[in-house]
Amino acid sequence: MPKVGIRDVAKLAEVSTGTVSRVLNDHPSVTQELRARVNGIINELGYMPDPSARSMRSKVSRLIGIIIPDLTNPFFSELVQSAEQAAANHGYNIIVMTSFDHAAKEADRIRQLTSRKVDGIILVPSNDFHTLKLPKGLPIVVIDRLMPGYSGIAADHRNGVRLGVEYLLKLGHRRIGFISGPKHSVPANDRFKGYLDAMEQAGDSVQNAGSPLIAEAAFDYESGRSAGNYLLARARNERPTAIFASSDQQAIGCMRAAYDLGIPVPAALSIAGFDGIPLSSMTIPRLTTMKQPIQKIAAAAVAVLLNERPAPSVDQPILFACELSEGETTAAPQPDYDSGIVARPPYRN
Amino acid sequence: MPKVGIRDVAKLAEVSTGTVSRVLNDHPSVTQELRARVNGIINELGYMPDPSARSMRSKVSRLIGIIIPDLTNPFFSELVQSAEQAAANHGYNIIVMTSFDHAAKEADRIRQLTSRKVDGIILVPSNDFHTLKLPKGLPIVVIDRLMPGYSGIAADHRNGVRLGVEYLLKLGHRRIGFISGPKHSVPANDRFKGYLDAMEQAGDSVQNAGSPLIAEAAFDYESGRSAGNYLLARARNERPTAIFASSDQQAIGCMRAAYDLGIPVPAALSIAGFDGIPLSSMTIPRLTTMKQPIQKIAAAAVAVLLNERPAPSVDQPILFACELSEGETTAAPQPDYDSGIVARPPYRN
DNA sequence: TATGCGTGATGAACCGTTTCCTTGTCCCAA
DNA sequence: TTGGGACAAGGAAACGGTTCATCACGCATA
Repeated sequence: MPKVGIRDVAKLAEVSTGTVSRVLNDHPSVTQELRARVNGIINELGYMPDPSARSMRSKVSRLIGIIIPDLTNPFFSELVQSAEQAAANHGYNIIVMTSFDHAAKEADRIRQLTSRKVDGIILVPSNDFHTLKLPKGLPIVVIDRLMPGYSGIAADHRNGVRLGVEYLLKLGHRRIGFISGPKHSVPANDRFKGYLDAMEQAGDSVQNAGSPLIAEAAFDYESGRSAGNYLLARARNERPTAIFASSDQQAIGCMRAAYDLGIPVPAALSIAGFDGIPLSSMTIPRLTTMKQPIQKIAAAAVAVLLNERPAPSVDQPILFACELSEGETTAAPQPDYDSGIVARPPYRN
Repeated sequence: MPKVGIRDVAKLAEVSTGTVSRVLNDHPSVTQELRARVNGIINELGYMPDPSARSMRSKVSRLIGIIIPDLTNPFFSELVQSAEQAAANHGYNIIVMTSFDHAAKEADRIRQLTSRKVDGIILVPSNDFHTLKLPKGLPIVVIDRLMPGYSGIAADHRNGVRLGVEYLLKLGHRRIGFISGPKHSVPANDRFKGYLDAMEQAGDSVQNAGSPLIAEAAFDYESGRSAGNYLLARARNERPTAIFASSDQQAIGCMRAAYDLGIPVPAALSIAGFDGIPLSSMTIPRLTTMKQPIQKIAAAAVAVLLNERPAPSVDQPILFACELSEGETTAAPQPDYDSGIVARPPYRN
């Protein structure tokens, strides 16, 4: 059973291969009837054009590369899944690669994708400081961790955190602690700025509520836990009544720290996170968090690469708003929570 | 700056394109010195062969397709990441696709990958009952959810669960409940058999320990929770003292159910899961679980597709042993836990 | 009637490799 | 000395599409 090629189709349809090709590519200059006939034959034969041959001549591979630091991070795996979806809707496929937050590996991945002749690259850059070296003509869009000098798409971290902190303020909190991300990370800084925005705007009552309650930490669970320990290990009247963490994993680590210290959540401490990973709705109690619009980001990235949407200019990234997901870890501060007993939080919904 | 092609290399090295090609493909019939010279030129020019052209002629794409039901499932995302690693080590790249546990989508993905001329497919079949329709000549290896009739690779679920349940038995438990997976799922059945194996082998003392404590559920968190509620909603002397869940997510849901019922873990109830997802080590307390050897599975799958390892025969899959990861959710049963008070579990490590 | 033009289709060139067939060389055995 | 075999390298065909230059045709215009 020899492979069926474009020539077979052409022969059966009694047209030239060129015509079949134009049918395949929706080229306008082919009459409706002819198009129908050719398509009929194509289905009948079950013909599928060979992508290698196509791309060799046309320089279009219908392949998009995506490079992320770590696929086991739920944020990124959801990102990849969304991108795959969006790409599939356009007849494109996705090649995934992980950089493990290693600049050298990342550069290597980019090289591989380049030689694969992908039509574009979606990149979540590694946290190592570095610049991207890539051949011009290869569209690249930087996601989530924006880099100065490259057109990017991300959630509006700054505004998102601001909204989250404002939510805590609205609940009545004044001493609001903040667990920031690693200093050198761009989104970490943006989130921190969002915290400052909210706190500064809230004015005197807050500014005087105590010395800055800020802890720097990596984005992971364990770091969040020790940051939480740090913030909470002080006298009750100096201790924050709420903590906003820069990631859900940090927030969950912080919850653990609170439990270990016997501080009930949310009775004596409100905790909110950032990201909206699936895990955040599985904790006990459910975490309040700012959800990132992952699907929107992924879809926009694909749209940009496919020229369905203008690429964002280098100095003005596309930002999508975050959305507050109210869980059970936040509540109004209880001024009378001073009974001295270390009560356990109720484990009900 | 025109693209550098094989001809440019050939010209500069003063050899024929054929020779360059043979250098590229490690063909033996080219002298050391010539090989060195050509490689020199290749590096100098930064030449990278065009994969489309290569694959068109040679029928080898150095691409592997992987189809999984859902990338946000941490088990699968780790699987994909491991596969990507293994493939990268061999100069191969991975195209990911998600089937959303939908047989029709899955078939479509397979068709896409086929037309992409991937060199092989790694498939976690959807749970819909179905048979695979695929062109012969395309190597496919079924992972995790084995299907009769296809050569597969998986963890030894049955034995793994048996070991896990034996661990609970060894701790002294007799009334051991089991949350099974969906009935129609092959691995779910294997796991259930493992439970039966252990219980039957344990003999009289266990068989008489009460009526079967078995709940069927989907693999997810919410299902585990309601299954847990079902198993635990009975008089204390009929209630299981330990529960083995078929997935970590179920186990975590079950933990939630126990908390809601005021049953301390592990003081009054031991819980163990299956899979070893990262989340399992983040729960409070940390979950005891049977860890699946995901990397081994992924690496073996890639090795099979690349002919570095013989494909498993259709009726004898390759199985890898699971490994017990002792967490804090399991302990010896406390016969004196009958104080009547509903104590909260200590939240310490 | 002759000319020009737009349209739909043709056929061949072309994309950048791999691979097959051929040729030239060298060495060894007859 | 020469025929033959092994081996290295060259040259061109082949892979399966896309695209470009071209052409035939019908119709409006001069």
